[in-house]
Amino acid sequence: MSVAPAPEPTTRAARKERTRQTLLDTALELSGDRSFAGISLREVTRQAGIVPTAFYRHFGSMEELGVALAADTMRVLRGLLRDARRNPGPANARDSLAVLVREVRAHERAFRFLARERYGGQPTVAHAITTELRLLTSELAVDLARTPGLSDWDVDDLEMAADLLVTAVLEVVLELLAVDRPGGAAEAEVVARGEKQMRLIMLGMAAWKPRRA
Amino acid sequence: MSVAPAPEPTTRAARKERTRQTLLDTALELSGDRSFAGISLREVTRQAGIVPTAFYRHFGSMEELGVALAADTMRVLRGLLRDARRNPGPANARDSLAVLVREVRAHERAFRFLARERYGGQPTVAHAITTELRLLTSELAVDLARTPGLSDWDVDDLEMAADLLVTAVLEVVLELLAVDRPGGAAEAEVVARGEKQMRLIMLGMAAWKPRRA
DNA sequence: TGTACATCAGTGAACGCGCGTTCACTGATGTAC
DNA sequence: TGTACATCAGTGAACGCGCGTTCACTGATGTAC
Repeated sequence: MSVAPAPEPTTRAARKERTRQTLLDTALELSGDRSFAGISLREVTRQAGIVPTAFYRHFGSMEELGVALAADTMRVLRGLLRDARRNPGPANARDSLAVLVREVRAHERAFRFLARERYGGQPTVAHAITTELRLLTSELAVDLARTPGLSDWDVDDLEMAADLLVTAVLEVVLELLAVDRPGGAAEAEVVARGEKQMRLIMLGMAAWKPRRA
Repeated sequence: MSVAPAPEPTTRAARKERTRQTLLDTALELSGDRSFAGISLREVTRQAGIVPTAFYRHFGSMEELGVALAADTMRVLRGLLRDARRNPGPANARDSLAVLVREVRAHERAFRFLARERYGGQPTVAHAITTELRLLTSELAVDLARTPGLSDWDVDDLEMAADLLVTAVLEVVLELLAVDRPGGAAEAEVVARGEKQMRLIMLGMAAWKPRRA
């Protein structure tokens, strides 16, 4: 009974913002099966329920919408990382991967967009994503520096290890997106392999000699 | 004087094959700045110097050409791996990465195509690439099984380690492609980091306990 | 070797379609007095 | 509060363009005799 009916925004500005969000959501949804470059302006507006010409009230071009979408989805990713850092962190590979799977499933469209456009997208979009990922790696390196066993590592080695971890985790994410049936056997296999890879990297880090001989 | 002038093929079949190759080459070249989905049939034929309708003498659709291109570029990749396997193998991370850099530079367009279409491409193309990569990982796992220290690993663990190695190497390749000036400082940095990552993974493998406790 | 016919890679005109973008417009919302 | 005017998100017709695909064709190459 008390399921709130979509509250109709009252002011003109609020309605405009709602339409803008609808355009972004629609574009993200349509990116599910194709690359962003394969989506037409008319298609987005059709799906969003406005006339093609009204598009220009919100974005100057599809490319502009693409950049906005990259920024939006990266904000999601950064939010996840911030949460992971705030909480004590499971420290256990199995638990952190379980968290990862949940987050990937909750933001599947966003992750899919990032995977697609990271290499295949328009240069501006791809560049935005690459820059954000580099930042993410640096932040992980800072976290690693605080870890007890790694206090005497130099900065380059910390970056190197962080980069490898991010690469490996990203690969797991991409494989999760390729799994047909979430929660099925294929997913469990991907997670199990990812878990082992994390452990293998940790073992390597434990054996690493921080300073050259 | 003796620079061989392009030898005009004599038979009809040979000329047809040459045109087919021109279409593939042209499509690969045009994929340099855009995703494959962004290339039109008319554009390819225009650049290749034939009339649009003649395209259908060689491929049923652009998608069919895309799949053929994926197979072609993967053949290149498999060739590299086969060579690497035939030769004794440097066993040394630094030397194998030097080889990798040389090969990536020699087949830059092919690697770029694979990177773009692996996630961003038409499902058929992306699927072909994924399948080939999985095959490549399996072959590496077989090679690893023959390595002295790893003889008592079980199959799953070998696959897991091979997968991690392939992922890490692929990441280095992608970063090499993103480097603006080949041979410059940025490239050296990417290679140095990749080299360390290889060593880290090897250390992890050396410390790995093949059978559960 | 010469001739008559078959094959088929490439041609060129034509089509209908969805595209991005322009333009003048409408009518509800917002603002000034 | 009421009125007169300004703003502006969204409308709808129209445009020129490149697209994929069809079709009947041409003329060099290939083949059978």
